[in-house]
Amino acid sequence: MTTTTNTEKECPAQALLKLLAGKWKPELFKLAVAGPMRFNSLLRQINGANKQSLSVALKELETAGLLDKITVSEKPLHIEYHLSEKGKALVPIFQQLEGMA
Amino acid sequence: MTTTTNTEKECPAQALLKLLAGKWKPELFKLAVAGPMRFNSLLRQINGANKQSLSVALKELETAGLLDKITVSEKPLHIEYHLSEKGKALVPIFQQLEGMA
DNA sequence: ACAATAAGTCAGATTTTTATGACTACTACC
DNA sequence: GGTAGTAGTCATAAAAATCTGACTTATTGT
Repeated sequence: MTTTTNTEKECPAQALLKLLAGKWKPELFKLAVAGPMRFNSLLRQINGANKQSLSVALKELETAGLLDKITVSEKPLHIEYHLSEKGKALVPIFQQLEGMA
Repeated sequence: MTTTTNTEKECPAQALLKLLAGKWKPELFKLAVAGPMRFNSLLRQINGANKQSLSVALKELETAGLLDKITVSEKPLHIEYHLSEKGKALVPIFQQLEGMA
């Protein structure tokens, strides 16, 4: 079938948009741009955020390859979330959106 | 008062992202880029869409200034939704997102 | 040993979004 | 007058996203 590509074609941007628009996501993204993040710190600094949602949001961003979850084996032994290369590639898009809003 | 890096201010991109990520929004946007749209046509061509959601989506996109709602007084007397200038400015951003997904 | 910090998970409650079906109002056609 | 098309609204229902508070596991501090 050449013409019938598919009946349920979805915008490629759809999934990405949905991922980025979720609660706390832009916030997390912005903070990630500024530097590595840690779970309990985020919980304290993001006013109104709750564990569950942050946990889910971080996991989704990680799964999407925008954040890297890194276990730092040094002294306090903790976990850091870093912006990945793919995540960095998204920065200019965010900037354009901001400039537009 | 300890380092209360209060993040009360929201990302400017947040609202715009949320607006664009809603159900049927990317779909509507894509169709709007292709040409003027009409309500009942959309209902028929967008598989699975329902009046209410389409109505709300169109209204939100219009309120955000991305679509213009135009009453065509000519013969069949109908309403058309056109991509506005602001909406057109968003096209390259969508393209970048698509290229990234 | 006991308490605190870090990074979560889990079940259930609440809120927000999206979907359904019935109904309205206006125009046009036969 | 009856039927169909266009463009919706409204109340309600179902589904999805988000929040709450209790609980967990492992590490570190006193």
